[in-house]
Amino acid sequence: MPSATKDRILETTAELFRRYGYTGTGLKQIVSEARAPFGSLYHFFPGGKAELGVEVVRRSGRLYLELFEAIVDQASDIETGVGDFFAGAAEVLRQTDFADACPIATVALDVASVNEPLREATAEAFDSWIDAGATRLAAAGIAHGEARKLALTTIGGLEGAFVLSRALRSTEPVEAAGAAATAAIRSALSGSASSGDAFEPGRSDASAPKM
Amino acid sequence: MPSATKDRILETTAELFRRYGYTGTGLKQIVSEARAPFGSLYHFFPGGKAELGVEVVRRSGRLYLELFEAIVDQASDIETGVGDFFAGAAEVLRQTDFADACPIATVALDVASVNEPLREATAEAFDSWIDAGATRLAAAGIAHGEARKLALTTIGGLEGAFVLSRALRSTEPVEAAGAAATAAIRSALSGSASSGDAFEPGRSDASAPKM
DNA sequence: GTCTATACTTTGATAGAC
DNA sequence: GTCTATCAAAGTATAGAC
Repeated sequence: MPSATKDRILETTAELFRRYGYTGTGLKQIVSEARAPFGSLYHFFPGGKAELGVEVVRRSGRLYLELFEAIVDQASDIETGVGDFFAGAAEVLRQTDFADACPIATVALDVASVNEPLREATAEAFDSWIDAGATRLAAAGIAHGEARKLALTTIGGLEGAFVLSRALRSTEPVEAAGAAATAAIRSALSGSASSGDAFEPGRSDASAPKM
Repeated sequence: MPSATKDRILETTAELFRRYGYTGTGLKQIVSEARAPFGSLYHFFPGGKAELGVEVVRRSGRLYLELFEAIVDQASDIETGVGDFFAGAAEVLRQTDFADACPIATVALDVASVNEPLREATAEAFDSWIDAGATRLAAAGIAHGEARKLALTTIGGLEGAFVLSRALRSTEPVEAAGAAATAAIRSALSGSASSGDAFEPGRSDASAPKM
């Protein structure tokens, strides 16, 4: 049985990381906002802030991966799925008044050179996203090497757009990145043999691998 | 006459921001590494850390803008200039063992929701880069709206690639982003009227605007 | 296992001698 | 303008009652 207190700590820590980053988030702030006693934090995370941070990064990595897969699998094809994902990101930015970014990116950027376990956790999260994206792009008919590059630039484009959008307080960067990503995917799909479309007209969302 | 102490403080602060971000960099760490007395910091920056941070962001914004312009103006055309810029970024990452990212991005990501003057400084820096890029792309013959979108996605792609490259400890994301950016520029140039190349064969680097 | 109180360190910032 | 000493607050972490 999962502890409610532990879950609350993980969840609010993830939220705080999105806004203030790893170093900008204090443990007192976490237990206060999670309405958890201070001792519980060290009970569930004996390794202190670093261990909590690693678990939050892993959890967020898993969550956003599932969100990406859910959105893409629900869309008619990978191109519109990616477009939907970017549109959703822009909507979240608007709703949070540009406060919430990606918790993995904030951690990666201000702690990667100083805490190796945390850096590895962010690398594993990003790797899982890159693999998932590349797998789906390859399944849509794009050559493996090209599919990986496309996944890399799409995810990198989203993360960079988050940085710009937060600074500029505008969704324009995220929207431009989404348009660029879908255009690149479309171009790669038209360049490759369009076997999938021609052979199986009605199977657009049944071909995605489950994880 | 510019103060050597003040310059040393600004320079080392910029370096520390690249590695540890704004919140991760301490004032004592700054004066220690800059070999400056603690009192001098508050002498030159009465507003404390926030004022120092704003000046560092402005300074870095100016410096990288000049670097971008120098590289692009030295290249035969905008596409190879952008490619050279990304290649240089990858080289710096390799040389610093993936420790140094963009000081503007680190500040933007962990302080944008908490310190409005600093957020504005990062926005102005990014805006200056976007304008410079869009201006040059438009000068190469790309329509203004498209030129701005291209500049946005190119800069966003670079910033996001920095995040991924730092986390993964690999230059692959930066290289992929560079390839994607140059490909997008090439595509936009071939789509537009190629007036420049046809009319004036020998003026490839004299046409760039000076700032 | 839950929770409080506290220890210890570091932070940003200030005062004042030189 | 330079430098040291020191402040109050916040940081992470621990001890121990319940």
